[in-house]
Formats: sequence, C-alpha cells, structure tokens
Amino acid sequence: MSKASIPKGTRDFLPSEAKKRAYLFDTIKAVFESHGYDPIETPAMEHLQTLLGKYGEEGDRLIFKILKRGDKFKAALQSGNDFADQALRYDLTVPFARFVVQHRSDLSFPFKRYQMQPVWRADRPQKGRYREFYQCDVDCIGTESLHAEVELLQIIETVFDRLGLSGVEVRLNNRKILMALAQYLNAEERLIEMTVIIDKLDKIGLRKVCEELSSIGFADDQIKKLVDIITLTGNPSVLFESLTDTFAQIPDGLKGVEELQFLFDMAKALNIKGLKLDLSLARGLNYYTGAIFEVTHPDFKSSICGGGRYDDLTSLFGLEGMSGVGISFGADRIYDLLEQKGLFDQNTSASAQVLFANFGEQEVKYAQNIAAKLRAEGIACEVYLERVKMKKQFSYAHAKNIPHVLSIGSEEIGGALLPIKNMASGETQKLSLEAIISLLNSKNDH
RNA sequence: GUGGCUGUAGCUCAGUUGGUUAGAGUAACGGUUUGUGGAUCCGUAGGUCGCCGGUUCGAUCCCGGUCAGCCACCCCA
Repeated sequence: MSKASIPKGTRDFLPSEAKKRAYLFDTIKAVFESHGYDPIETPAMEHLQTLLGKYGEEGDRLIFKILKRGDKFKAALQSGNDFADQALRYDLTVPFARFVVQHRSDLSFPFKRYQMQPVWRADRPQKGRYREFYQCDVDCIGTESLHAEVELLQIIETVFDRLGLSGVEVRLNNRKILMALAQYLNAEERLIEMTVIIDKLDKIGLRKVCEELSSIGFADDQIKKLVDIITLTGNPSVLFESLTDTFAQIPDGLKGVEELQFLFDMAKALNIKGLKLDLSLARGLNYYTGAIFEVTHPDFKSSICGGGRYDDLTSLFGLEGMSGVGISFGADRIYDLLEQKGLFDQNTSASAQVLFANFGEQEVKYAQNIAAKLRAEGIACEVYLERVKMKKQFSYAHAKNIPHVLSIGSEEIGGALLPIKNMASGETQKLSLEAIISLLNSKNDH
C-alpha cells in the first residue's frame, strides 16, 4: 500500500476551495468575454521542440519533459540522450503561437482569444510558486494597434475591480526602450544580461545592481549612464521628454517612448488608474518586443499578472508578420492574495439550497419527486440518499452549509404541507410546495 | 540548481534534561431510548513520535544519512 500523497508543488482542492476558484475563474472569464475574446484550449503536452529555446536557458531547465516509451526509450538509453520527445506546457503563450500558425486558415484576424488552463514548471515550490498552476491568458494577435494594449489595461483594471482587490499596481515599460538603452551604452549584445540585472532594481537596490553590472564587465561610465536613466522618476510626461532627448539618435528608443506616451495618454483619457511607469521593468521572457506589463500588489511578494507585446513569436513556427500582445493572470497567486485579504467570504455559497431529510425508502422516492419539481424551477436541491437518523441528516446539511432542510416522513407523503426548516434561524414552517418555491426563488433573485 | 528551518493522532501542537502504558485541543464516529443541526454532556476510535543506520543497558528525544514539507536565492504566474 502506498501512502496517499501528491507530487511536490501540486495541490488538491477541497469543495470550499474549488468553489472559490470557480468564482475566481468565472469572474476573469466574464471580463475577457465582455471584451469579445473567445476561448480556446490546447493540449497539456506539446512536442518538446515546440517549447525548447523559447524561455531562455533557465526556462528550458524548468520544462517538465515526458519520457519516451517502449523501443524509443530503449534506443535513448543506449545512445544516452534524447530521452524525451514531448513535454508539459510551460506557459500558454508559446502554445498559442503554435496554435495560431497551425490554424491560421481557420482564424480571422485580429484574433482575440482567452485560455485558462494549467501549466507546469519544474521549479522549486515556495510561497506563491507551484509546479502546477493555472494561467488565464488573454491575447490579441494580428494587429499592431496599441489600442490592443489599452484594452488589456482596461481588462486588468476591471478584473481586479470585480474581485474587490484594491491597491494593485500596474507597472509598464517598453522593450524598445531597453533595446535603445543597450544601443546607447554600446552594449547591444548584452541586452538580455543587462535587462535581467536591472529588473532586480526594486528588489536588491541600486548598489547591488551596479555591482552585478560591473561584474559582467560593464564599465563605470556605462553603468552611470544606465543608472541615470532607469532611476528617472516623476511625472511621466516630463520623463518622456528627457528620454526623447537621450534617445534622439536611436529610432528604437524614440518609438518606445512614443508608444509608452500613447498608452499613458489613453489611460488618462479612459480614466484607467494605478498605472506606473517603471523603466527598470524588464521581464525575463525574451520574446517581448514592445510594451511589457507587470501587475503587483503591496501585500504580495510576486507578480500576479504579466505580459507584453511580441512581434516575432509566430515566426518561430514559420509565420512572419504576426504581431500580438497578451497578458497572463496568475490565478493561483490571485487566489492566495484574495484569501489572505479575506475577499472571498461574501462570494461563495452552498451548492444546494435545500436538503430533503427522509425517514425511509418510501420517503426518499417521494422526496426525489418533489426535488425534481424544485430543480425544474431553478432551485438547486439535494436528497439525502439513505435512511439514517435525523441528527445525522441535519448535521450533514449543516456541514455543507445548506440553508434549508425539508423533512419527508409518512405524514408528508401525499399531504399538502411540507415542513421546511431555516437552518440559520432554526425555525420550521409548514408550507405548500408553491409557497416553498416562491420562498426559495425570492432568495435566488438576490 | 544553491542555502536555511521543520518533520509526534486526519488537522493544530504539547511532551520526555534519553527510561519502560506518548498527551491536549479540534475534526471524525457513536450514545443520551430511533421526527431535527450549529463548541450541552458522555464515550469510541485514531500514532512503527517521517524513514534508515549509529551511540547507549535503553532513543520519539543525541549523532549521521535519507526522504518530505516550508522559506529564501535563481527565475517566474
């Protein structure tokens, strides 16, 4: 007999948790759909080649690979390599790019899709980090319009607003500015190393950032120029002006500034709040080419949402000129944060509104009949399936948080009135079926 | 992949300066004479004290290893 347990970094969800998760997913989904995004799904596993090389060196290491089976596995054993040909998806964006290329003739562009599915990473689990977790992606692909970015900003604001979570910070930057920065420092080939380091600015502080830059060979004057830029703060429009001066000779930089300026202008026009320009925001995924987003909350250590624009992702699968932008909500982290802040309580309830308690087999049959009528009226209800003591049946209703118990005994069979107990008040009243239906329906409306 | 902390009942934790029958709370189950729940009361059950090895007359307690969990780094949702 093996011990009952699940793999590291995975979780079971009890009914109370699963209901809260359903509420979270439903809320996010409703916002996505209200902006015209359609759902898609892709398989849990992809060809290993589809995923490899898309997430950087670190990312490749964290991909869960699936062992070959049978003769192919034996052959791999003998050669000592190529043990895997498939892998669990690492995120939803790369499979989405694959999907778009593969099904391009069935899609009309710009294509707006959402996708809420689990992804897997062979990371070491810790607070806010799981090996299996859900991402809720929205992407708009096939347009370069910056209005797509604006729409994502609206979605972010609406989602957290509906979840009742205040205080979220949406940090914004643009990869073109980071590229320009590398050019400005004559360090274009160090772009990735550089961005990884400056991304840590708010975490490790300016001094350590300088040390790290120095340790990978940046000269002091380069570091100074860089620091002067990434530590710029204040009013975005003033900031944009000074960046425009700095990047006067660098087209990428000017473009990036212009794009950011547009987003901030639009956000102001649409009254989107909580936006913050952060020139040190880099994000690890290397396929981003334009706007990059990251959403954080002061009470949570890691980001709860992130994304950006990618111009060339589909070209990895043979389709050029397909720019897209998307973000991903980290459902599990958002769940943890909502739980931590006690924002779930008023939003979840019992599945059934009524439990039918019974005194025997005949009564169960009778109860099933009435239950079917209630369900036809849109009232969720449940029949206790066997004859056990009333105490046990009422305890069951209590444990499941079912607000009403309707007892069926020999007296009730064929009778006009049914005793329905309100579990919160403890009061029992005898009502006709019609009265019960209208009582429960009136509660439904709220 | 690197480092730190922890590992006693389903859960939360006591405890033994190493000594023979390891405790509590809570949850579960049952009972208070079979038509009524939510911390009324009573009772029952549940532990190879993570696993392996060492020291010792003796280890749940000390030491080593191992596994697992948590936290941090890396990286990320």
